[in-house]
Amino acid sequence: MPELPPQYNPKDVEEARYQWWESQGLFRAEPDPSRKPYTIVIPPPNVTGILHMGHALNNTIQDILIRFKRMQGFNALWVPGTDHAGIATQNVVEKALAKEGKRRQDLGRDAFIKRVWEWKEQYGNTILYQLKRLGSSCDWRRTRFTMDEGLSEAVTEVFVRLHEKGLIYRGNYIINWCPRCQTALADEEAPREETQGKLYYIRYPLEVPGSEFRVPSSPKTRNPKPETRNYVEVATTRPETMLGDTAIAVHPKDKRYKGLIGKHAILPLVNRKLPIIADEAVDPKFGTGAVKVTPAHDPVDFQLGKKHALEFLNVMTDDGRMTNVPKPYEGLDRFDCRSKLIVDLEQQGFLGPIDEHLHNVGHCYRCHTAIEPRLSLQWFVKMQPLAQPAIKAVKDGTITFVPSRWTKVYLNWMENIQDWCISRQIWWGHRLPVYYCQACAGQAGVRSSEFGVRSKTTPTNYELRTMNKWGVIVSKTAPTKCPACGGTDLRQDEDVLDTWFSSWLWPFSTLGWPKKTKDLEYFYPTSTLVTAQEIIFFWVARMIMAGYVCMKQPPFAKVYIHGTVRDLTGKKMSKSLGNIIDPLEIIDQYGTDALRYTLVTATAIGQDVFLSEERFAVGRNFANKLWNATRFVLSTVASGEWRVASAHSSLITHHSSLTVPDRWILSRLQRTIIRVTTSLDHFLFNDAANALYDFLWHDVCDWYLEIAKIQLNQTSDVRHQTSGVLVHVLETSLRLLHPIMPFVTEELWQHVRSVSGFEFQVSGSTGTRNSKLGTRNSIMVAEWPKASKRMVDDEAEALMERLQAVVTAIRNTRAELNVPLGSRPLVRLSSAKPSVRTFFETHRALLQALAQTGEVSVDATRRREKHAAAMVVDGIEILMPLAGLIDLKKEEARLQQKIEELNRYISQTGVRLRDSQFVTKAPKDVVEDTKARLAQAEETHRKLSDLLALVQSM
RNA sequence: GGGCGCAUAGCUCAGCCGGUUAGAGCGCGUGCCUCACAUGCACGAGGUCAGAGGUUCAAGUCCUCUUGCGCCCACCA
Repeated sequence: MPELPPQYNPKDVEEARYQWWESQGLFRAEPDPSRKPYTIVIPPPNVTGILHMGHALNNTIQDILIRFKRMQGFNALWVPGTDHAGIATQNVVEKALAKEGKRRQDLGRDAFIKRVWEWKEQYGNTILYQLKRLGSSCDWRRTRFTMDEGLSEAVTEVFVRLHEKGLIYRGNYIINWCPRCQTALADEEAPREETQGKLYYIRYPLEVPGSEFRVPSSPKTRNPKPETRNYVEVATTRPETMLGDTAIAVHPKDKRYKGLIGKHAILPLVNRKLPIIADEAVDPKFGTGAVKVTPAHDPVDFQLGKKHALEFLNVMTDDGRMTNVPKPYEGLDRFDCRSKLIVDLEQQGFLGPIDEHLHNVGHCYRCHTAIEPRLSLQWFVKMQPLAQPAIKAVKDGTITFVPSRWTKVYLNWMENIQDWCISRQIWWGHRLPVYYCQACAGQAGVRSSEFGVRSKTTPTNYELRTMNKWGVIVSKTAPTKCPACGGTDLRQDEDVLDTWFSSWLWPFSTLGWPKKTKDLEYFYPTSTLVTAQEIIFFWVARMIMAGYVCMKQPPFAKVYIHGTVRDLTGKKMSKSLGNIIDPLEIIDQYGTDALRYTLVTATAIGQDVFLSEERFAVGRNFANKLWNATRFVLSTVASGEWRVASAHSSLITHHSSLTVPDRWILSRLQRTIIRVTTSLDHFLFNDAANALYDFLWHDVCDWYLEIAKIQLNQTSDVRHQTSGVLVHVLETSLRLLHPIMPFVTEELWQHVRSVSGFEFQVSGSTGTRNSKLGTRNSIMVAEWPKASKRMVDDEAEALMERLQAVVTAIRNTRAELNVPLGSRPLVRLSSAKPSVRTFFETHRALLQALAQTGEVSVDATRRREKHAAAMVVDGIEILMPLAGLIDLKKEEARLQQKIEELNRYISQTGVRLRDSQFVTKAPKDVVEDTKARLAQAEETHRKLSDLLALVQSM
């Protein structure tokens, strides 16, 4: 092995190490009944995805778990893959097409799909390569894609099964429609955003039987007296929907409108008669207490429409233009129509006041366009029956959320679950396995014919049987003729399925389902799901439901929900906000291990992660520190001079012959092993990382390495033992740190191994494992450290604490009195306790070296000696005669000068603070700040005075 | 309108079952290129643990309320 350079350069290590791991087959897992499986399926990133910090955090956590479990001897499998991400991917390809001046319709469906596949082949694996740079130890041979043949088969299978169970239906419902993407969206895909809008008051004249309606007499008066009122005023945020109004509703108990119920109003500009109905759903306190009812364009109105058998009038096209409306508005964009309507209403005296109105409007989660609630014929999954076992599983603890607070969120959603709209009017995705027989009936036929049609009939769910009668065929394979009439003119439904309809099957579809595979049998149910809170509903809940439907078993036992990555101002990191920190740039600059370490320390269990770029330097520095500690340790174990083989066991058997610092660091190591193991068991990743940082940096490097330098100059027995302890502590620590910082630990471990001649244990080293892996030479498969109770040593820890306290006290005095580095002050320790005296007598050399002192004397009682710095630590008196070591006159003068400066400052500031002008006129924080500074100055003054007295007494 | 989370050092955050003197990193001050590391070493300054009440021998930690910030869900047009 070549010598290690004085600085760790991740670039020299990472790529080569990763390739080596992969070439050694270390990421692979195969069913093996002799071992327990530990399985994670990756939350499949979108094929369009590029790695962001959220991915980095998510995958770092998964990799830590996988590496940890693998070292513990589990047969650890991490299944990777990507999601076809219907709308997102289609958008990307459409954008590329747009650059060529084409639309997808110009290509036609088949050519367009071909184009998407080409795009996928070219760019779709980008994110997977990026995951490799994170060090992810996935079994890449098993990479899956939600549009793979096998996974598509799973999708069809589950659609048909659910259909057979009567859980899939087609129906007219109000859905979220994105006029830009021109597709239906599930509720979760249309998050609401607070939007500043306007509330328009519009006056609908009352119908007077037998005569023309009257124009309102006092349109500009806000509250005309009831007796003069000849119209009903309604409020709306979307005036354009008035063209689809088919009623006006009021609360049945609302006295203001009592007389109007059952009468009619006239729709302004259109002159359609609207019945005035009464319904509890109307809130008398909002607006005017009267509401226009547009059953085809609003979810509440839709319910009213069904209940009161109103007309359903669709007045918008797929791309958000007006249709089936009077001429001046026909074909207008919905927002242009809104403007025109306002002008026209105003001119004709129908417009009341306009208020500013803050409300929540749904937006397309892909393109951010305001969604349009719209009546539409779509496919749905009945969710309530599916939810039952999924609710039970979480309630009875079969599946647990970490942190547990998400349980409530999950249950709350599941218990109020709505049916899932699964059809999407896009081209990229799994086409519905639904075929229509043209001969049987046209009713259930082509979607576009549904729109803009005035229908007197209340929409109903097309029940399964009815659908079949109408020639709707649901089939895994394309039928050649209609089972009902034998007709051969069959057309497959144009729609594709929601992206999540394939990803909800991910935990078992990736393992081979619907085929009964060995993988499925062995690795399912998976162990842990690691994901973000945003997709609890989209994905986690649905996977649980799918698990029970398809496998009769939960998909996983534990769900770890990590936080959201935010910037320092608390904003979510997103491209549009421009506050992204690119993980790949961080890797280039600081290294993968630094990225992983910092991400993990930043995330307390399930808490959001606030990041700034500087934090990654901490991780880099830690890797470098470890690198240099290893360089030092290896330099002490000169190759060939001696072998510290089987040091593990010899350290235990010879424990009593070790020095106190040896016993101390070994004891600290045991505690670290315990803490890291339990922390990882409980998803306390930051705790594990911090424990290792503290131990390695502060215990090992700051103290033990310095002590080792002294011990290595002592007898050959001590030298031998010290080397053994150093190698043991380092090698064990590397293994503990490996899941978090895989690259640097592997690199160093290889060096430690080759130089020291250690034969390290490999986990599950009972033969089968080794022959399967064909290797036993990677830290990846080294055994996870086990704590030895015999090495936990309270006595040594207490003694070392005392030694450290004394050393620190001496260093403190040296620093405060500016004792030059070369000066070696005498130290007189005194303690009444014989055991303490014995300890310091035997560790004199350590004290001298660590605190840079001269002679150390240990007495039972304090010596009478002048000119001494004195302090008491832990019952031990420490005297340091400093005469001759520092220039007393110079020091005295320096102190006196500083004290005078402080005197001036204190008196001036004191006067200033007593000045009422200052106190009343200066800003409050300035006054507070001045007070604080004064207090600080006084404190320093006291200290310097004490020092001066000390110096003067010498 | 429901639900959840967070308020601890100048900044970003730890602090698990309530238990001695509340920690870390960054930043700041002082002194050091000491033969593993200046991506470093030593020492130091800096905290009424948001506010109020309660439980307890004991509260940063548990309970209640208040204030401020953030997030999720929800059909007030």
